[in-house]
Amino acid sequence: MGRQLTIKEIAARAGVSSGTVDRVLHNRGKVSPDKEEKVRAILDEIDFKLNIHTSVISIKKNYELVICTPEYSQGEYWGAIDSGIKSALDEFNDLSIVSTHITYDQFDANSCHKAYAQILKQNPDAIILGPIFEQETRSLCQDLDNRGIPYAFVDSTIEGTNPIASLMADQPAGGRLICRLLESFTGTDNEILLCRPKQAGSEQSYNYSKRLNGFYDYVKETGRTGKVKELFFSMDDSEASAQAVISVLKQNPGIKGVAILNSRGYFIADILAEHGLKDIKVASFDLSYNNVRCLKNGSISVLLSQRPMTQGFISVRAIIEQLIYRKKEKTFIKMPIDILMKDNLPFYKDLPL
Amino acid sequence: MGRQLTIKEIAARAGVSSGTVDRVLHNRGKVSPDKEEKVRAILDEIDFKLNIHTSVISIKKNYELVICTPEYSQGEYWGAIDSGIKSALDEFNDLSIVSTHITYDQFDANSCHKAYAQILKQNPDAIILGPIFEQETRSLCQDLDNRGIPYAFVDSTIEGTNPIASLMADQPAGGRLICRLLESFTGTDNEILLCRPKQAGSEQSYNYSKRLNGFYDYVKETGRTGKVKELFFSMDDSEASAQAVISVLKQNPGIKGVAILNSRGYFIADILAEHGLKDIKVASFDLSYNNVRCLKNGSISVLLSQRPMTQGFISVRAIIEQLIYRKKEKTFIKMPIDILMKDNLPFYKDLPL
DNA sequence: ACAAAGAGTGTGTCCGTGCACAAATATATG
DNA sequence: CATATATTTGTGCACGGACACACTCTTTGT
Repeated sequence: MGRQLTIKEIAARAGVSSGTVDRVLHNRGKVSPDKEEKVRAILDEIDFKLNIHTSVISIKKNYELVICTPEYSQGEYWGAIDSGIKSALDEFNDLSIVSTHITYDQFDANSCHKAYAQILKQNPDAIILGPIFEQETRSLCQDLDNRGIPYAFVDSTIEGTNPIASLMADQPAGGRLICRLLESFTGTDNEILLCRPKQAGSEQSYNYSKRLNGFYDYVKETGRTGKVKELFFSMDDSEASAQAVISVLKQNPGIKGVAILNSRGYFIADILAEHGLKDIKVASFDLSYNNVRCLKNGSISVLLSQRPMTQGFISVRAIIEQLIYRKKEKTFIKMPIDILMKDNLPFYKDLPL
Repeated sequence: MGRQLTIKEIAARAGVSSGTVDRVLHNRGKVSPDKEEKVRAILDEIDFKLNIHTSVISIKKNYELVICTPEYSQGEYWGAIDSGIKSALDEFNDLSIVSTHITYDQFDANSCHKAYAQILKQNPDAIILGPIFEQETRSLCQDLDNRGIPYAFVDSTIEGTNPIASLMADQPAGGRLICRLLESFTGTDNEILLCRPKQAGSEQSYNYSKRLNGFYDYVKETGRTGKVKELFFSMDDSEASAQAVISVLKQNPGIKGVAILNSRGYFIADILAEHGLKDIKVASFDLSYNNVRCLKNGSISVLLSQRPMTQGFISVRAIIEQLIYRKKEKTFIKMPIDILMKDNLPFYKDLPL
């Protein structure tokens, strides 16, 4: 290993003062080309890294961080992301980062538009985005790029943008996996029912459609003999949905498994439980409060989770590394997709670390 | 939030000097009872935490850390734990911690004894233990307790010791889970074959026996109709083992699933693959190189993993928190048991964070 | 009674970086 | 050429905690 050179030592080697090295390091300008080159040469040669700890204690600036995600209730997906963010901010609390949380309605593009306008007005030092609307987000990112404000994505990423970090699960893989699981549970010959939510936003969501692709890719590739039947349901009218589900199942006794490719599995599971259909396996996404309840009582067999808390945590860390430690590498991580069943559920606190 | 108070501010409030606060914080003694109480009162009131960064800068001591685990080859369980440890040490490299790795033969109590003697001789500041032998470890821990040297367990914990941290998976839950998975895959009526290794150490290992308990607990509780058949195999004689496995399966065509409760699933999976028994589901533990190969080629259906890398990482962090930041809380974490299938495998880098 | 030892307390320096400000040098202007 | 104005460069203090050391006040031993 060997100790790192300090800024002063580098300054000595380059025949300049520590202030000049500092200016080069932080691109503050006001350095003559020849001296800058000398310093850069040494920096490259020794692969200099700032001492994180000393940097932190001497930084005077207050950083403003804006987090912008869809609205959420307690115990839901976005809430978990948020608590990961909070926990990271807590860990880095010596840094005097002020964070603001702006939320928007994930079913209303206009509310997203407003939220983004608010961000631009606030002009923060960095932003964590949970994006739903492609157009709006792309446009926002354009502005941010122009202003040189770094931003990170959680949950999903919008193409044609330049985030400094992106934390998301591979959604097609999730779709494939849920199909593989249900098939494993029910046998390759039996039918699977795919319950698709009618609600406006969910179906158009980028994540949902990717999962759907993955699901059907798996079906195609494996050439499974059992068919996949689709049923659209609306959460607004539980009565009608319940009737629809039950009638499909009665008419198709070959259906042994049900997939719900978003976090609404509990809605279907409750219907099945109410009608005593215990042998039908239900698989869905996310450890929301209701889904967990159903997994515990057995009405859901398996849940897939994409480590929302870890996503939040890492996004903050990436921002800080970029902002404070001037790290250049970007953080693009495909989160693991965790498979949750009754027995391993209790241990998934989704540790931020 | 609001900023943390500094030591000097606390000193001012308590009407003492910063030195006195420092002595209280680090239990260095030489503080009169009345002043100590005053300081402690304030500390409790404001939930004081040391500023990590400043601490790191000003600490002069060199810490010696010993890691003691069973020997391992590349790409195996203990290797993953070790790389988690390395990655944590890397992250805290400003702390000048010198680490030594001592290994022992997990099938030879005497080699473990020697390793432990070596530890005591080296008299380090902290130890991370991957324990296999109960007696030896308990005795070591006794000595360490007497000397006041903190130690942390990874992989499993020995009863009757006082570690400052313990990172392990809930083994019974793992046993239950593997049984539930196989049952889900093969149906509750079909038989399951439990392949048990004959090798001396494995069977006695604490983890193994706990998994076995969990496995049979699940069988009992669910009252599954399909039987569980046991077969002992030896890795030393592949020919004989292969013959034994195949003959059992021929004689019991009702067997649709095979469980191996340690990391040797690939051994059985390879035998099945060689004999074209593709429809039998194999489930095992750990993301060792060979198991991953089998999961990819389909000869293993599912693997359970206990985040070895994370275990290693957190153990170091816990030690550092104890040693440097004088944190008092102990870190007892039951690691999540990850379920790995072909589709989610690629994303399990087992990020240390 | 006086020295020595010990307990309790405060002071000051160091760590490496950030940043404001002073100093030095270069360039422009009349 | 002198002076004003940029531009570049150097200097010094602050950040917050660790720890060595010095200082004061008691206690103990002779």
